[in-house]
Amino acid sequence: MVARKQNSTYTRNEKCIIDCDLTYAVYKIGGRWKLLILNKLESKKMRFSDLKKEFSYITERMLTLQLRALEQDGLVKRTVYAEVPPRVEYELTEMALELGPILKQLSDWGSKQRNQ
Amino acid sequence: MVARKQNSTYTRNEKCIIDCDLTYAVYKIGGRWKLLILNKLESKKMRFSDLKKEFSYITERMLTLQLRALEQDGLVKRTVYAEVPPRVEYELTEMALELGPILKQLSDWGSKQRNQ
DNA sequence: ACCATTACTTACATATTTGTACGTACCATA
DNA sequence: TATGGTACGTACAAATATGTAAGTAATGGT
Repeated sequence: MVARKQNSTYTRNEKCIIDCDLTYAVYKIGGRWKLLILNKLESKKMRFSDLKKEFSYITERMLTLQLRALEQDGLVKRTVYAEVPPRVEYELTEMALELGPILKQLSDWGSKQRNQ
Repeated sequence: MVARKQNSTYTRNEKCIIDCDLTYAVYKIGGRWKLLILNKLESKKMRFSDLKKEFSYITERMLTLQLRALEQDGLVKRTVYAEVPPRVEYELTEMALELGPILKQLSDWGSKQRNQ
């Protein structure tokens, strides 16, 4: 979310992660708030302010950063309306929608794991 | 992996994440090397030194930390043999095995996403 | 007595992520 | 002229995650 040190071991190791389809996938949804956002957007498109209200504990900055990252990764589509005050809508892309059923299974697994 | 500050916003926000079954699940597999380790252990149980050889870019410390976390979360079973030099074997638990098919789908999704 | 092996541990340094506080542009309305 | 709403941006601080380097215990073999 901020400039990366191109030559740290940390960053170089990232390449090992991006190499594998699985870790690549999880990497894309790995931000702290991304899954909650994706989940929420699954049922309907929402404005920035709607998301802000929904997730009162997420700061505006973080919301912006996570949405930007999701947009970059092609999981969220951002539409700006040239109005004042501004209106910006976020919705899932096809790719993100395909993720839905998988996440549902993960969620079920989580629920099951929790009750042990 | 190290002592947490119980009252940071960061730690308090974690509770919001653990509340949701989905984010809870992803949280369990969210360490940097966990998925690679789980993936590898799916086919066979392995010794610490085997894993070390397999993932030469993961430091011993990180390997230990990730394995410990996986063990804590009931995804990996650790067996110590009272020998010298020591022998320790790691294998997946039932719970982790159930995760396998889901991860396979995630991996496929990742592969598809990558080729866009 | 010395060295090698295995599976760690510990102290410390660095990198990255997340959070805090504040500022901005736009225009409509009071 | 002042204020309000929306969707950000920016500088900075704090917290956490990861990486580096070195050390440990036990014992068998030389």
